[in-house]
Amino acid sequence: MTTDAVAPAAERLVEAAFALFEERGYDDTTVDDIAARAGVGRTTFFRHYGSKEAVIFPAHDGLLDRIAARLDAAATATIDLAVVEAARIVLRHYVGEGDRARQRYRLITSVPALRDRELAGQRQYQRLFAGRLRDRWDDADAGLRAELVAAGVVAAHNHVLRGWLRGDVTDPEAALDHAMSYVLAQATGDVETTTSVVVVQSRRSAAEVADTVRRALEH
Amino acid sequence: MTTDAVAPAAERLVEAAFALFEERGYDDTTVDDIAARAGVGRTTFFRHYGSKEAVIFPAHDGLLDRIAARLDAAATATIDLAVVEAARIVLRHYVGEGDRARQRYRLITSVPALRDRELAGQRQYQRLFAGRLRDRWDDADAGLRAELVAAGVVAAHNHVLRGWLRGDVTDPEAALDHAMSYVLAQATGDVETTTSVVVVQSRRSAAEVADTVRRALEH
DNA sequence: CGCACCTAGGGTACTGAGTACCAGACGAGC
DNA sequence: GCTCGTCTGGTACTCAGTACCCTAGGTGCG
Repeated sequence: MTTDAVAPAAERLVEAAFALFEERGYDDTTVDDIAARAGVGRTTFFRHYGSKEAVIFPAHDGLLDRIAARLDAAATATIDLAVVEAARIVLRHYVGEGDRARQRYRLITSVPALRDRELAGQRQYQRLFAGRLRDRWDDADAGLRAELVAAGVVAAHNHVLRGWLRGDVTDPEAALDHAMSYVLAQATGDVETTTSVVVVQSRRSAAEVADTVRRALEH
Repeated sequence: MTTDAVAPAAERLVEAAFALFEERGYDDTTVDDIAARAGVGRTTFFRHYGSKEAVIFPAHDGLLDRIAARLDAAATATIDLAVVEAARIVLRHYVGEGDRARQRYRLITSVPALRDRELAGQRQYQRLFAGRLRDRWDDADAGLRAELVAAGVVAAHNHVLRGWLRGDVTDPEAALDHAMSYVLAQATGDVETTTSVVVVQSRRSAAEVADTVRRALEH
């Protein structure tokens, strides 16, 4: 009924919020200010975003749904890889946001309330990861291992994302692969690993055997 | 000047808060209610605790200081073990609280605002761990590895603490040792490990070689 | 002794986030 | 035309958190 000429109210509120937070600072901006600049009423703000903090964050619900679907589609044996792919979905989302993500990062690093809020959002992903991993594993320490891997995946993702946001990382997906290699090594459970020495008898010389093994390992 | 007969105001406020939160629920308890039951003014509440949430949490500052001291005292080579010991300090603190810790756990699991607050507290420990680990390490991935280990230590600690709070774990320190073994395995960097196949020539039969190797491995 | 200073508490008034409730505008469908 | 659902605006309220000023007690010092 009002001027929908430019963009829907929800988007205009986000634009207004980012602009005002950057101009005047988070604490010196009221929800009234945001609503006024967006050309809507205060009520409309709270209808779209549950709190003043929420307006600068992406809609986690959609991402969480996509990730849950990805995890459910994974085979039990590759659930750890699926979790990594889920983290990649999140990373791609942030990278796809571009400047908006960088703007949010600047705000988060300077406003404690927003930092707390971001953490609360991340916990949802971590919980989802841990839950699905625990469901697929069935050893005695499944719960513990699931939580460790979930924490690792989130930490690795954050490390890479922060690097990209700061401009230190130019290829975030490659950096994610590298970071996740540490986490996956833990996930595959090298902890209780046993090493066996296999002895076989052959007429070939040591050099011949070494060559054969090397070729076999190299395919 | 007022009735200091029983306990100092700060403690009375904590008692009042826990009691009221349990009786009426967190949302249906106002700061005025808490102050009134503690027999102090509202101003006094905010003088001691920065927010309504803060009143049920332990003073992290003291713990963080002790932990920082413990970490600074550690040798570079054993910094990862020192982080584990730091986590043990925190665990002991909570276990030492006894029922109070269980009361808090009940509140945290049911009140989102308190959950967020707890997470914000944990981040401080995780940041401290990651920072000290990063300082002591100097390889290319030091920052990443430090964050992964810090996240793992916190996750392991939380897993054990939750188990104890729920009554599933009776010996939390032993459980911590066990959980930390997973984290430390990652910290010691098994990641870039290479496996070599050693081929040697011998006149002995496969059975003899296997026996010899087995005896050597068993000392 | 008197004075300055510090600490712990109390009271009042204000801002602003978040909630509840009601009312109007619009489009779709019957 | 009428109704239903959806989006919106406005008003009034609660309550957390802040700012400011006040009082009572204890302590050190000249």
